[in-house]
This record gives sequence, structure tokens and C-alpha cells, in this order.
Amino acid sequence: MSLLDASLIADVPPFRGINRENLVELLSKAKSERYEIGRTIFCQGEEAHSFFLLLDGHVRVIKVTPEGDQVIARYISNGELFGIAHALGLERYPANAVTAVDCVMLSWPGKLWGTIIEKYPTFATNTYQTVGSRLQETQNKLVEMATKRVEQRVANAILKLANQTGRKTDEGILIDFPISRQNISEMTGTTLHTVSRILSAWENKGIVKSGRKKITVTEDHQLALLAAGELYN
Amino acid sequence: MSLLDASLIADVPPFRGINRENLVELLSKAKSERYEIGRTIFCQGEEAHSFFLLLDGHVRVIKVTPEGDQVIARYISNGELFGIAHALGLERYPANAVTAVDCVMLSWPGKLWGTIIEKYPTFATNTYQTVGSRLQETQNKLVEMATKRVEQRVANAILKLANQTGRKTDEGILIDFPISRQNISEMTGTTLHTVSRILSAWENKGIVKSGRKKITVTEDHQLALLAAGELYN
DNA sequence: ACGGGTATTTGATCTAAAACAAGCTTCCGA
DNA sequence: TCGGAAGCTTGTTTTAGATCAAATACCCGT
Repeated sequence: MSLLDASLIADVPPFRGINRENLVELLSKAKSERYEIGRTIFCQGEEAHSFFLLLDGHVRVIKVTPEGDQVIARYISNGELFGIAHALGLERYPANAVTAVDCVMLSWPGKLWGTIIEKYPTFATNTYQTVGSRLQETQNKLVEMATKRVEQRVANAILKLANQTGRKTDEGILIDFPISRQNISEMTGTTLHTVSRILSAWENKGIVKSGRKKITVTEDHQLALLAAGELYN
Repeated sequence: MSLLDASLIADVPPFRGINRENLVELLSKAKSERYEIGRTIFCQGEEAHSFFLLLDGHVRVIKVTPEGDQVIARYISNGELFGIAHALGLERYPANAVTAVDCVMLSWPGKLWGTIIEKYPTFATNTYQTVGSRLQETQNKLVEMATKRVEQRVANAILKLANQTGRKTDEGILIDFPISRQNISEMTGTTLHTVSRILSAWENKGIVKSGRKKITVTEDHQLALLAAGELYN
């Protein structure tokens, strides 16, 4: 199953510390698949059949409310696990996952999780660490929502995307996948209109350059100040 | 160490499915302690020395921002684990924990966690399940913050408290520990003034009865409608 | 029973951001 | 190269809820 050389993948964080033999075994149980842009990987409420490791691309994790409002819980990048409902003792996926660009990922059948805990405890521990850091990250976002205003939240969201997935260009740090005003509003709990106004204002001040589904951060330090709420004009 | 009879504690959720021998062993490694009301159990940023199981009482888990704003992440009740930084691969506590009433709890040294995974895998699995459900709960709160207005969030918060920790009285369901308007505002991302106004309005409609640090829900169904945003007047 | 601290209520004003409403730009497929 | 859809901008109006500002109620210790 591995066209992927085990040695190439060995330093992806979820595999850190696993011995060679176990890694090869674990990879042999995975299915590798390509997902084209916009494809739904799994749906909220659906029975959790698999868990995934993203090898290349970006995935949006989306929560949908009964009223139809949509919130982007996080973006998954390169080398991250997702859809790990089984590790959390869940039978159903708690969110949707949709590719933001073309992706390649590994997947394991969810029912394998029990075996994994026993046979590859290092991998299990790494997975739990992922869960732990997501809990923290989510809690931090909650605090941010409760205490910061919209501009700071938007600054923070863009800053994080730039740091995690940004690509250096001659103009600044480009967020490396198509992201709309609407998407950013769904990450920060506001409206696309407000995001548009904020980005326009920043563009005038030379902090960002942006276009259709495209954002480049030119003055990340300024943006960090805005995120911290230290600058008001 | 166990004045506590193992058989009494055996059906506390984190211990579910553990065999008798392991349970006794696990309990023998715990320290049991009483914490009086208002006492700080641990602080955000402090090195994680122990993890805890609350046997009786209520604990507030609080996140503090660099600016000094305070957010109540959750209330811990009877039979719940908390301070489980070690299980998440963290070296420091990510929040404060303060008792909301007099409490009794068990604690284990954090450095034991490695041993626990090996020797009491069932307990470890239960712990991870706790983490999983907290991640979900936190994510749901985030969605709520992003999409619902203040009154709905307050309704939801009070409803949850009433369900989880409420005591039936002849007037309705009483939240069984002292909770101020300020506390509720810190749970819902608003101000004590707004909470006060909302409670006054509800009191006029006969949905709740409330006093100083005391709330009784008299019409929980009405409150559930408000939480869902189905009622506007 | 009194006094001071803590919690609550309620009014008045202000404002950030939502909602409403057009118009404009960019892209892509026919 | 044209037309329509999707995405973006920007002006205006509205409003939920914060902020400002007192006044009042309750509780506990002496």
C-alpha cells in the first residue's frame, strides 16, 4: 500500500518515536487516497468509519447548527490527523470535513483503533496529544470569542493561517489555499461584510494585500499588534 | 488511604469497567483531601503536579487572559476528573481551578500517568473519553458563541447547570451551589449587567426565581425554548 | 442592631457590528 | 467575447448589548 517510503513519512508528528517495524506495519494497514478540491470526506452525524492522516493539502472542519449556521472549527494541514472520533470514544463524526484544495491522505478503518492502542501505543499516545492540543486550542478560541472584538479575532485567525500554512512570496506571506471573506467570517463568528471592511482598511494601511480568495500578509508584526488589541487606529 | 470503600466508588464513571484488584491498587495510590470553599486547587501556568477526581462538591475551571479578563471554561461536578494535563501531554496546567463550595477529592501524582497507561489501561481509556467529550462540549460552546445571542447563551448555560447539578425543590430546580450574575457572565461572554437584566425579565415571566448567588428554574421547558431561540418575547 | 462590604438592579447613553441594499469585479464556461 | 455566477466592496440604517452611573438590597461579623 505504501508507494510512500516509510523513511519519508517517519518524521510526520503522529509517527514520532514509533519503531521502524511498527511503522511499516501501521502503514500497511492504511489506504492512500486522493481527494479533489471541494470533496466531502465525511459528514457530521455519520457513522465514523475511518480516521485520517493528511499527507498533502488542506481540509476544513465544519460544524453545522440545526439552524443551518456554519462554523469552521479548524483547518487541517499537512501531517495532521483528523476524523479521530474513535480515539475520543465517539461512534459518529461530530463535524463535516471538506477539502480546501486537492488532497492526499491515508485512512485507517476506525474499528482498528482498539488494536492500535495495544500494538502501537506510541502512535496512540501521539494521537491523544493531538486531541489534547486541539482541546487547548479550542478553549483558547472560546476565550478569544468571549473577550476580544471582531478585528482582533480576524487578525488572529489570519495570523495563524499565515504562520501555519503561509508561503513566502516577494510580497509577503501568502495563505496557501483559496480562502474567501465568507470562510474567514465563519472562523471568527462575524459576517463576510465586516471581514471585507476590515481587510479593506488593512489594505489601505499596507498591512495585507488581498484579492479574490487570496490573502497575503505584508506586515505580520502590525497584524500581531492588532491581534493583541494594542493598536486602535 | 481509602476510608472510601472501593465498592462505593466503583461506579463513578472514570472507574467503569476496572477490575476490583486494579481499582483497589489505584485507590491506594491516591491521596484524599478536603478543600474548603474558595480555595485554589491549581493555577494556570503552574507545573502540573497532580490530577484529580472530584468526590464531592463543585469546582470552577477558569481561563485568564493576559489582559486580566476571566472566562469560566466549565464547572466540574461530583465524580468527574480534572487537572488531567498529563494525559494531554502537557507539563503545565492550562487553567485555574477553584472550589465553588467545600469539596472532597482524590489526587494522584502526575508522574504516575505513564504507569497508569500501562497498568490500568481501562482507566486510561476512560480518561481519554472524558477528554474527548470535553473537546466536543467546548466546540459546541464555540459554535454557540459564534451563532447565538446573549439571551440564548445564558438560557443554555443555566439549563445545563440545572440539569447537571440541580436539586429539586418545591419551587423548581435549584442550582446547588452559590453562583453570581458575574459568574454567569463569565460563562457566557457577556457582562453582569446584561445577565441581571435577563434574569429580571425571566423572573417577571415566571421562568426562574433568583436571589443573591442563587437561581431556581421554575419553568425549564420555557427556558429550553429560549435556549433554542424559538421564543422572542 | 449596626455598619461596611459585596451583590444586584435599573436607568441612560453610546457604539461595534449586524442587517439591509446596491453596485462592482473577476472568473469561467459556452 | 459574452453572459452569468460567485465573490467582493461599500454606503446607510438599525440594534443588541456594552458602558457609564447610581441607587438599592442583602449578608455577615461585631
